[in-house]
Amino acid sequence: MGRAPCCDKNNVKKGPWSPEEDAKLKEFIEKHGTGGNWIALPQKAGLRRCGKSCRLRWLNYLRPNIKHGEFTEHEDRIICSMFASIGSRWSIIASQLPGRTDNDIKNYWNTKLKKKLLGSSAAAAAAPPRMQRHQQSHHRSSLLLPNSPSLNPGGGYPGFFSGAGGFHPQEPAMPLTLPTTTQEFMLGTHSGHPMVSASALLNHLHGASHHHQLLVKEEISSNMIVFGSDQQSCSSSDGLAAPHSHHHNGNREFILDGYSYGGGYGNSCIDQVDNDKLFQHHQQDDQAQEQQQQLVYNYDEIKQLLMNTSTTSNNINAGQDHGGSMEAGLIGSQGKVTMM
DNA sequence: AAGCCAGTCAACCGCGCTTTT
DNA sequence: TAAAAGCGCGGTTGACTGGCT
Repeated sequence: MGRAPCCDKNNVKKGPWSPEEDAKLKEFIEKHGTGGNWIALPQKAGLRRCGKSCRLRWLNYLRPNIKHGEFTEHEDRIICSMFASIGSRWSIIASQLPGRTDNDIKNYWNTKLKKKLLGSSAAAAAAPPRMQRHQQSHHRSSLLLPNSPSLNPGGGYPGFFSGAGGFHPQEPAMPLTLPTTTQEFMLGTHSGHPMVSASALLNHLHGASHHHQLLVKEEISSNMIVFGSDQQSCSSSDGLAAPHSHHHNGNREFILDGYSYGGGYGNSCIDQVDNDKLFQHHQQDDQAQEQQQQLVYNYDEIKQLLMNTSTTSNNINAGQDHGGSMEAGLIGSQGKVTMM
């Protein structure tokens, strides 16, 4: 079945935004909000623009607290390590970089960071793991497990996911059901399975709600980046959530290269109730928390990943078809996971 | 000065998912 | 329950810019 266009293509302006249009949009949203309806917004605001275009302009450029300009070294590292963990899930990555948008990060990665990592000579050969459209649907809704053949096809990313935990490659592919609570999921207390991994958690949280950002606890020693799970905040991709969020986020621990990412960021936008619940859960189960599996990423190995990517992207696709794949798919948002 | 080229980034497109009717 | 509407995402495109010849 075809899909109706979101707006009358003939009656909307395309291309770069003028300062006047920016001002109109900004003023309207600051006065009235989006009204929960981007499609109707341009008409109300007196703009001859597609609703999607307005949304994008607001999220990527006009909304408060947007950070433009150079990425810092530790932002680089966050991007790299998360890319290694979850691939090109830019919105999730953006959620860890306050003030940065997914579009920004995507552009930065494609134009600079990739080359920075690889060196100009190797850059041309490098490409992030990519899938064709029909495969993306699997990718997006999947729990990409660190030791999954999908990410490590035939040892394609050797030693990359060298965490002590996560799914063990030898484990048989089997259906598993997500625990009913995030806590159970995080702590791996459900069904006796090991902690599903940071990337799985990312998928779970992101899939469950865009307002529930991944929980990240990082411990850094030299170049090692450790993803665990601890905390939650909100996606910076959510243009409306960020400016209005001032919740205390003291539970957050996010340390990278000596920089501590505490509750200082203004866009931590966890619902306070959820946050309290979460904190309570942590208190209740410190012991289980200690058992959290962690993934260890070697920064240098990210380069290796990129070097291998161009030769493994085909294998990534192929790997999904193999029996025994450790890739788990998150089915809808019902919390049920089956191994694909 | 003019043309070419590569890099950058804002914006568009189309798809899947979720929500509403 | 199905269809429609809307949202959000990642991939891609194209305009712009600066450097080089």
